[in-house]
Parts: sequence; C-alpha cells; structure tokens
Amino acid sequence: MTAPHRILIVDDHPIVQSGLRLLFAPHERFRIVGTLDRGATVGAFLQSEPVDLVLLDLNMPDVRGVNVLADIVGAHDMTVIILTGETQFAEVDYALKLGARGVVSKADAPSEIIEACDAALAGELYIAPRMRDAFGRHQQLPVSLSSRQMAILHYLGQGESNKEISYRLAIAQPTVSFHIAELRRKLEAPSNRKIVERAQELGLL
Amino acid sequence: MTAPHRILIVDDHPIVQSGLRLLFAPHERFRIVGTLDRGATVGAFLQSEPVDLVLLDLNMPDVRGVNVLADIVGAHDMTVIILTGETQFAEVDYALKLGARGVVSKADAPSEIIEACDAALAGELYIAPRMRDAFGRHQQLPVSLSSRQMAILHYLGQGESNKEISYRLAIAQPTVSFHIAELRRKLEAPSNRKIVERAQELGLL
DNA sequence: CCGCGACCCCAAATTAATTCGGGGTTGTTG
DNA sequence: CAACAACCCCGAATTAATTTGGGGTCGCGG
Repeated sequence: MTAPHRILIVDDHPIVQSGLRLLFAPHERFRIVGTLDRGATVGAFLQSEPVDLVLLDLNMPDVRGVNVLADIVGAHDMTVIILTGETQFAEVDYALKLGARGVVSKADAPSEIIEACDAALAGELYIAPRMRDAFGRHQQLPVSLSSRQMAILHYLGQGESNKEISYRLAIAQPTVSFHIAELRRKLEAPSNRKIVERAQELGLL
Repeated sequence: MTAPHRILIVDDHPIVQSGLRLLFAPHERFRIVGTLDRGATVGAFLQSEPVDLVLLDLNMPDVRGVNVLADIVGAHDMTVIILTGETQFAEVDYALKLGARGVVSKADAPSEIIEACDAALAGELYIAPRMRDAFGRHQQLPVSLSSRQMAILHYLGQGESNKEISYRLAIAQPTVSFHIAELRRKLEAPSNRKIVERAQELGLL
C-alpha cells in the first residue's frame, strides 16, 4: 500500500466541497488535505502543505481560476484538474495551455471525476466526454487581436458609441468602424451586436 | 418523534446532489426521498411520491427552475426553497411571487440551508443574508413591457438589425427605433448596446 | 363625454455607422 | 530588396438608426 494522493479542493461553493469530500471518502488511494473557497489563498496553502493534485474551479468570486493556475503552475510539482461549470471554452483552452492535466464539468457523473484524477495522476490528459464534444463543435481557432482592436473591443464592451470611441482614441469614426469590422470578422460575429457577447464567450475583454 | 420531512432535491450537478445528501445525513428530522437532475421530471415524481419540501435549482439545462415552479406550485401541498447560483435577482423575485418559501445561494454556508429548511417548513419566508443584501442594493423596480416592446427586445437579443426587425414585424424602421428608445427608457439602459445585457439581468428575454 | 396616459404607427430630417477606394508603416521572408 | 501580410489611418459616398413632430386607438377616472 503506497501513500495516498494528497488532494486540494478549491471551490467557492460549500455544497460542492461537501460533495467532493463524499465522493472521495470511499477511495482510500485519495486523501483530501484541504479545501479552499477563494483563489487568492491557494498560493499560501501550497507553501505550507505538500499537495499532489489540485481540483480547481474556474468560477470564483475573487480571482478567476485561470489566474490562480497561472500563479501556481511550475512553482510546485503537482497535477491540476479544472472543475468547470458550463461551457467556458476559452478559459478551459487557456487552462490546458497553462498545463492543466484534466477538465471535468460539475454536471458530469461523479465517477467521471475519480476517473479524471486517476488518469491525470498517471500522466494522461483527461477531458470529460461532455467537454470533448463541446470542443469539437466549437473549433476554437486562436483569435489573436491587435492592441487597437482590443482597445476598441474594450470600449465597445462599455456600451460606448463609435463616435465616443473615436473621440477617446482621437481617430475618425470611419476608422473605428473599420476596426469593428475587423473584430466582426475575427470573432466570426454575425452582427455588431453580437461582438461583445462573442468576446466574453472567448474570455477576451 | 414525528415523521421526518420528506425532501426532494432538483439540481443538475451530481456533486451538488452529493453535497446536499451529506449535509442532511446527520439531521434525523429530514429524509431525502429523491434527487432529480432535470426539471422536466419533477411533475411526474410528485405524482408518485409525497414530498414536503423541494430544493430547486434555478439553472438547469432543460427547463428554467422558475418554470418548474410555475408548473408544480398549487398543484401539490408542499414548500419550495430556491437554490440559486449567483445573482439572478429577477428570477428569484419571480420565484418568490410564485410562492417559493425560501432562497439560498450555493455559495452560502451549508448551515444556512438547514436553517432555511427549518424556517420554511415552519411557515416563515427565509432569504439568506447574502441574497437579502443583494436585493437591497438592486431596488428591483417592476419594469413591465408591452407585447410590442417584448417582441422587439426578443429580436434585439438575436442580434438582428433594426431593418431586419422592421421587416419581420412589417413596420417601418423609425417605428422600431421608437420602440427601442422606449426600451432604453424603461430598462434605464445608458445606451442601446446595453439593452440586451440589462434585459438579461432582469430575467426578461 | 372629455381629458389623460399608454400604447401603436409613420414621414421627414438629422445624425451615426458602414463601405469603398486609397495611402501609409512595419516586419518578415524568399 | 521586392513582395507580402498585417497593421494603422482617412475622406467621400452610402446606408442605417435616431429624433422630431404629428396622427391615430383604447381604456379609465372625473
């Protein structure tokens, strides 16, 4: 009998924490060494306690899960599995790029999570079927925006008119329209009114 | 010792279901008689099984929780407590109007949920502190829209242009603009681009 | 029944946004 | 270094959206 894998749970919903505890309880090869409800406390915890596997929620009130991941990845030798709500493709994609070893949705069967933990600890990359499907449909092309495009997207997100934006950036409005057309093309938004929505889906803005 | 209160859990996340089971396990006055993961199955379950208290999630993939509530309220003699994610003011408000007896957020402490169950079964209306605060800040004015305004809001939400909308409804675009201006006023949206966002916040659309 | 508020609608004038054609920079690569 | 791609920008023309001013219906309380 080898030592159990030490697991840290990071999720702001106490109910989810309890559910995960219950889920892991009958599996002796896992041991939950801590549960945190805010992203900001993860770094400190890892300083004081060795952990093999982190189950990390993306949606937390203080810090986005991906930012937590960016902070801790590399600094410590461990495996991270992303716990995601619904369909946050861009963030999941980004998390995988940052080195997450697995993705499961809270809507998946509990057994899926155990399976993901085993696979990830064995060095595999585990993506729950539900997520894999969603990824397929999504095609997830990279979408890189220039700084000008980002700036305009930003003000667009604030609900400002083209005129206001042109004033802010000290350019003519036709130029603003030009950039907006670029955004529409790159984000594959069917209409201007969908640009902001689409950008949020992709985690820009 | 009286008979325990029969509880039905309706939430699409297995983890949350487990968490709630664990939460209620040590309390003998409660007994969980079923867990459902889809809203559409609630009616059928209540036909076959007597239930005293329903814990109902608002966010489910098939049916909105409020619609489930609308279907079952009145038809059966029982108490409903809303389980909500973050800040869905309009839906929570609507659920309370429909007769829900309590509101708790999944982000609340587990003890909050037990407290809400006891209070609701005792005939009180229980709103978790976190929600009460949020309600206060929000002010929640009624916002009633005419059917024309709703129709236009709907197409606006699909990202359609004023011209397209005018064609669909067989009216001139200036008329569409007029209705949009009304929406802007009623929803207190600072700009047209914020109308849809605002409408979603309020649970319209 | 009259006035009032809340709707609905439109045409004309105004203002805002887009498209089009064209000109510029920078950086990369054969 | 030419040729290309990917930016940035603008003016003029076009098209879309808003505002303005006006006219209509319906239902309610005085």
